[in-house]
Amino acid sequence: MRHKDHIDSVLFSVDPVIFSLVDGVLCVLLVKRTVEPYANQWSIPGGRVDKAVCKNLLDGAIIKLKEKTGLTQPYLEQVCTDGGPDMDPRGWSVSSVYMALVRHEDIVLENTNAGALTSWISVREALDLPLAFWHAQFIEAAYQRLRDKLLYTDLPIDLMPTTFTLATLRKAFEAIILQPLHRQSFAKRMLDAGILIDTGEKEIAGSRPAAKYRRANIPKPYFFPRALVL
Amino acid sequence: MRHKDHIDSVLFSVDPVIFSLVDGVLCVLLVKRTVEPYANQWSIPGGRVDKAVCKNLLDGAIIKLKEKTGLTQPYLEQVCTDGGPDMDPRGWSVSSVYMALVRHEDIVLENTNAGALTSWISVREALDLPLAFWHAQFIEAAYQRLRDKLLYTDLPIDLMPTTFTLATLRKAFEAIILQPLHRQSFAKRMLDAGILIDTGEKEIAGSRPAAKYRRANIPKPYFFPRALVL
DNA sequence: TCAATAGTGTCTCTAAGACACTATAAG
DNA sequence: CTTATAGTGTCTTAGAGACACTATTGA
Repeated sequence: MRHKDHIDSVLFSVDPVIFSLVDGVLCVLLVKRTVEPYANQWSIPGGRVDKAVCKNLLDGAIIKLKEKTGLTQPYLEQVCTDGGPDMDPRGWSVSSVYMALVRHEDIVLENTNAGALTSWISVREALDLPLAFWHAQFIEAAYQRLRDKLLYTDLPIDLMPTTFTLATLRKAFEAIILQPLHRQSFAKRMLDAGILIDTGEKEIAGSRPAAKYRRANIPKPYFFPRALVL
Repeated sequence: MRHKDHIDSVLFSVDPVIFSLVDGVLCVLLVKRTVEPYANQWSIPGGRVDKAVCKNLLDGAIIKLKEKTGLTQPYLEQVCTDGGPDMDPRGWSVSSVYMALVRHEDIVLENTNAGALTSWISVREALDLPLAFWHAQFIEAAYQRLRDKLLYTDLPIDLMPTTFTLATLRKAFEAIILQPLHRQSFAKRMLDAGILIDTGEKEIAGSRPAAKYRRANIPKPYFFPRALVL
């Protein structure tokens, strides 16, 4: 019996757009599909939720992320939900899109589901690829959300190791908005906000050593009183 | 055949939380359910989308709103999506929550679906009622979204008639955040932003006549450069 | 020494917040 | 006149943006 025989039900999936910085470039984790529909095309590593296990959608997204990356505590936020008769040839479908911020160094891609080719692909390239389902618009929506929140939150800290310098943090911001930020103003904004704690460690990189910070133990994300003006 | 026999499909609905100001109080439109489950309990006027008609979820929300209120161009924004095995006794369900801002004067409640009792209920009261499904948390989420965006956008203008005074606009803001705003600062914020156009009309209310404004023809919503600090 | 990057001090600017004051109506 | 509400002018403040300057390392 096909799904469309059910007047009230739809095919449902959860699609986490997983962002990370790879060599200073903002990337998303994509999987090459092995089965129809869209076999051999890149897609967001999402899919059906295990209805026996999930009590709500956040559960589903957390479990999905654990399956695909092994991570248990990443930053995770719902971005949007969309669907319709044309999203999946198998029938009327709905998908909830989440955005996750992770460190790719914490992930061993071999842990992922059997044999599927999983790869970090820059957002720029990803949006040029032919992607499965409505995944291109989902990645665009998640990227847009990330860029927007960048202007008034400290979200990119979730792409950093536990300790980091102001320079690397700034480069993370710049990798997302794709434009340079004023070095001193950026540092003042971060330090004045009181969200960073100086660990006392220094990072030596061929010139004056830079202080290494960790994020203060405050709720995520931190909201700055004013947005950056670009 | 029951829905749960379908391993991949879920029951899906769209639930628009419809806000309006009634006598200066922020209210939501609720419907008393006539059928099980949750018969005789108040609920958001949502439900299943017509899969034959909707090409995507926004379509579904627009159609739903048209059915229930007759309105075709209200402010409409997706708030969140949630679901699980316990949301609806009929099976694993997912619901997408939208927020709509309307003028209750533009709606004739008799237009609504046959015989169902439809009523404007203040947000405060609504959240105290026993509501169907997860509608209490959905209304809370939509209200939270509205309060948040109030601080840095001009969203409440969508609750106003086409022309309005600064005093009535300020009262709309105050009805949402439930605290007074500084009269002169509020006026300066609005006028400096250049989003209001003086129509030349005056509203006489027993003292000095107040100028009546309409919203400039700019994209909705307008984002103020800084948030209100409460 | 110099080059490179880190960090500090200070100025400007914008817009929010607060307050004093004037303006225009009804009674 | 008084009272009530509308509207204007000005000061303060916080924080972003920009720039000059000093500090600390390696080569």
